[in-house]
Amino acid sequence: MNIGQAATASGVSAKMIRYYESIGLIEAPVRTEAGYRVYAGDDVHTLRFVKRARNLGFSIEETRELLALWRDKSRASADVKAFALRHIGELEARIGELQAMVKTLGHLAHHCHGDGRPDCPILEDLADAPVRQGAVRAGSRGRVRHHA
Amino acid sequence: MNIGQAATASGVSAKMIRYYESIGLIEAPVRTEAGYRVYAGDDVHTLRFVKRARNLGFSIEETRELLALWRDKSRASADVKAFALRHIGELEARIGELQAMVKTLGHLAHHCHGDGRPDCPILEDLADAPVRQGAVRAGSRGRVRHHA
DNA sequence: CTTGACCTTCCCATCACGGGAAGCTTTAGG
DNA sequence: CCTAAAGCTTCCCGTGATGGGAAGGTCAAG
Repeated sequence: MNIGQAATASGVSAKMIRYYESIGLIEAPVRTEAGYRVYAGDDVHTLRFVKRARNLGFSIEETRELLALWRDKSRASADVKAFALRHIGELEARIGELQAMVKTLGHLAHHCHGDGRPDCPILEDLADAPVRQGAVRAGSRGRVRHHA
Repeated sequence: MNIGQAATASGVSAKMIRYYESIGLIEAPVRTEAGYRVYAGDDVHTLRFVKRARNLGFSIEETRELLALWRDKSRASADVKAFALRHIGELEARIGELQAMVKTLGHLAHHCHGDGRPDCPILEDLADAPVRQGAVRAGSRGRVRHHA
């Protein structure tokens, strides 16, 4: 199985498979004499695992830990659960930040006439509101993309 | 007013002020003979506007548009409102994606014993669940960071 | 006159990819 | 058998919005 087939079978692009190999997330497969990567069913299985972890918002590093837990047949399920719950907490924190933005912006939009006149509390607020001190804009970890 | 004072007064780091200038988001200020940037009160005002727009999850490019709307005294408030509502829609879409992750992961975690035994439906599902086709992982636009 | 705080530009790293070039290999068709 | 296309290889660049830091100039206080 060449990289193209593995990509189709796993849903991970060939580009990403090579990338995951380069950062040591997945193992380097055997090669043909010509240098082509050759994948087995197990490799596709691993790639699907990675893809699903990414879809759940786990970063590459977190996915690496999940893979280690997966391969460690003797780990306690409590460890995995704690990991998952911590991640849920992070996701919820980001949701909270986004909801705060929606709330503020919704508030402003609500007070905007939305007609042909130029007065607009949205821009006025952006221009004049006090600078909030510890304003939070969340990290990139576990972030989410379109067109997966 | 040097860049350091402008940074303190606006809450935008000196590094970012130079960056915003380099991409044409803000205008290049006058310089002293020695090459130091000199800012006026209006510049700080603009920087605060930018910071607040960013805090509300607007990307740099969206912030550029907001600045143009702000400076255009004759624009209709309806234009601004539509812009804000569209952005709210995008934020809500991202919230929805994150909530879907939380839901799935919460489901899995709920079914995990979380004890000393190794069986764990979380990892089992990651390993065996079917590959979802159009899985969505959201874009980087308007993303949010920690430690603002 | 020195020290240290501030400023300047420039380059590098992040994170998780995608695009594309240049060049080799394999496969299918005539 | 030869050719064209598809597929593979590596390598480099760009993304968005920052932070870090080096190397060097400037300014104000002691």
